[in-house]
Amino acid sequence: MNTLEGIRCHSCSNKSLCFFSTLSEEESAFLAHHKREVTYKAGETLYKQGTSSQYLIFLLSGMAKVFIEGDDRKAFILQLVKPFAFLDFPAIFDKDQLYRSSVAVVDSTACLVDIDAFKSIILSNKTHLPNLIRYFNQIQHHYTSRLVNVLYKNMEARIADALLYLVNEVYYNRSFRLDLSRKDLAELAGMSKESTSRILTQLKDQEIIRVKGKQMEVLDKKYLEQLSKLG
Amino acid sequence: MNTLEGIRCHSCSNKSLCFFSTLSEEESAFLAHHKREVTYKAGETLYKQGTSSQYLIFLLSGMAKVFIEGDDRKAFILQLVKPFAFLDFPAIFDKDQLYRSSVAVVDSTACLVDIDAFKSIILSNKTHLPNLIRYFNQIQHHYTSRLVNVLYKNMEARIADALLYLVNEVYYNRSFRLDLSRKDLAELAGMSKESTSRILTQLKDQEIIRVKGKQMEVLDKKYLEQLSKLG
DNA sequence: AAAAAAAAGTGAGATAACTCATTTTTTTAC
DNA sequence: GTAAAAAAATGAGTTATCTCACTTTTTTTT
Repeated sequence: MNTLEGIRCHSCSNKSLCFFSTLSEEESAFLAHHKREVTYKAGETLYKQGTSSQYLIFLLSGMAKVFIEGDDRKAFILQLVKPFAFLDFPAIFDKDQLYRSSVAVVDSTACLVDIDAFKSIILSNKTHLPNLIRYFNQIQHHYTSRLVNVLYKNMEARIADALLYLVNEVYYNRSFRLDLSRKDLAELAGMSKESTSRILTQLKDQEIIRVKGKQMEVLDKKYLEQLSKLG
Repeated sequence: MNTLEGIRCHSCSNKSLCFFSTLSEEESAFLAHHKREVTYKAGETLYKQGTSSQYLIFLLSGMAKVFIEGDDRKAFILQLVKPFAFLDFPAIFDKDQLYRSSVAVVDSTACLVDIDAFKSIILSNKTHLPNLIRYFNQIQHHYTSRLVNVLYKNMEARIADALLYLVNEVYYNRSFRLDLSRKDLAELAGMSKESTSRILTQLKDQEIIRVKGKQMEVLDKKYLEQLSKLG
């Protein structure tokens, strides 16, 4: 969901910066002078809600969570970002403000792109515009489905959705080593960590999922999809 | 929140189409050939979630609600749109899909702009891009605050937020005739209509608001702001 | 203007999810 | 490899909000 189809570039895995598939030679060269590569340890903050940033962060390795912080330590995870994609955009034409926080879930590396350089490229080359607007639309759609999730679905359905999200859009596999803590998983499902535990054991007892610490496997994906719909 | 600062044009009230303040003479003339004006009665659907639309709807008079429909008649109002602003955008570079529904709250008139015409303008003139991106950022921010609202706030705070939204961003006045039904107000606050009624009478008894049918007045705005923060 | 229909308000009981306390398991540190 | 610390799981009791049934008020229709 959070990958920018067409905006990513496969050579990014080779660490040469290149985030628009439509990026020209000159643009690549231009950006090369306005980027720097940075490493983050698990738990480190990339963006902090309420501040601003002069960089766009393009993830090269690892994983980051994008979340909103409420008062008293409450948080809600909006999305998990994996390479090769941009992290949650600062409001680039509105003082570069950040309305959401981002933290590395595992050790990660990222490419920091100067916002002014980015602006000059999207303003000078219209071929990037469709991808950009498509990205904003996807995010908007994702956020509204997250809203429906917490508003109308019960705990079972919310956990089902969280698991399906991990399988379909994060690990691309029914079996995965969860990099998130149970608290993170709870914040992804929008509920308490205790309730998350309870639902997980319940699903385990029903043999819908197999859980062994961080290692997880979805045995009955159809059932989870049912849960998601009915709840 | 949902007005497009700089994208609206005061002559719109004169029914000449003009949605970018930066729109050139030629662009205006071009758009004039790709728009039509339509009237909607209260309750009529402008956009239907799950379909697509080849038009952007620019509101000229009246008011519309943008909402997500859950199953069994449940709904959640994301925003109220007033003139002169665009209604919730279809995914213009993604098959023009609609992920949210819109319905006229009162009798309204709108200008329907052909998406292809709109596209050709934003692709040919880069001066519109900042406004467009600013708009998407505002919406994103609005949606995340709506999320925080329903996730972390209690009923009092949610009603307080709804009332403050009406005062600050819809009617621009502490005293207003509410065009929404109590059910709509409930869907704006993300709770049941019964609970909405109860909180309203409670606030009335505390003399925080004055309610007489559709007519409402916020007497103690500070208190509502307190409620919003603490809840 | 009266009757009918719809919307709004109220009360009581039900329930989903949370919180707090405790135990068990896993991870980290020495 | 053992001890300490942190994370996860479990249980019991609490609570915020919803649902359903009923009453009152407002709006619409004739």
